[in-house]
Amino acid sequence: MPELAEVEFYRRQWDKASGQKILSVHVNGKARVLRGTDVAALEKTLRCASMLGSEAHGKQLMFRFSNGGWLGVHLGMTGDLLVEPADAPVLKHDHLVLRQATQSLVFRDPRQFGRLLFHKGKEAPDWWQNRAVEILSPQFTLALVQTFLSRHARAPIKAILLMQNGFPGVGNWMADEILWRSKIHPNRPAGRLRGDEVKRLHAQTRFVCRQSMRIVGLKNGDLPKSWLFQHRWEKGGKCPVDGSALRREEIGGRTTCWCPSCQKRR
DNA sequence: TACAATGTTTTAAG
DNA sequence: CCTTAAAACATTGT
Repeated sequence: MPELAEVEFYRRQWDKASGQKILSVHVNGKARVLRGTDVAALEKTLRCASMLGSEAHGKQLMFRFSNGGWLGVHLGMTGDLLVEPADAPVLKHDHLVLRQATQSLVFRDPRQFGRLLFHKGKEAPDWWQNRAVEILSPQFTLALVQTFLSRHARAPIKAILLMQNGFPGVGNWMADEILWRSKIHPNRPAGRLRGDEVKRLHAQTRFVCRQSMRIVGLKNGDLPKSWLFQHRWEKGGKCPVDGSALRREEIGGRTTCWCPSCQKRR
């Protein structure tokens, strides 16, 4: 599920627990999502700690706890952060459950492409430093995008939009939405885009992020029918702009949807 | 059945 | 060392 806006929505779910104490921790240390993390330290530090707050950066989430606990969460393809009743049973794919007086915070991920990281200390851990420029920050400039595209000049633009160090938070559907709005064919080499096309790409990247954060990120609302998102998986889906039959093909390793008349191959 | 799924990470090749 | 492409990862649903 989770791209930029959904990640923010999930952050808010768990952030409801901000300021509340954790009474006990249930963690499945053998779960793949915990590979490479110090599960014992996680368990020991979070028990009886309070959540201080949280942040999202692209698809990365970070929850801060008293006692110097830093919990990193990546939702992968099927990850989910839920607030369940205090006595909710631990289900098959619940890899971490934080019990509180009135609720349980659950990290669930059937496919386990997600990941949990843990760090204890006063300073932010490596994985929460030196992060990419966020798309909605003022530093995400046209020049920054141009530089990034020229560094990956031969790869298809669709693949470039999926790179988290250039476009943090953008995933498969957002990349398609951005290209469709920019009227750029997903298979165009990034370095061959004209100046006006890069300009549109930059503007539409920000537009898609801003709007989806407003609509999906705040209350998990539905995007308008005028978005490609609402048609990309429909059988016989049509372009919301001109009614052309949408095309689907694997580009940059992911199924890609585009409008062949709005997004020309040149 | 076989394939595909809102994502990284690893491996290999150029 | 850098870029790019493909396979791998694990589970579920169509």
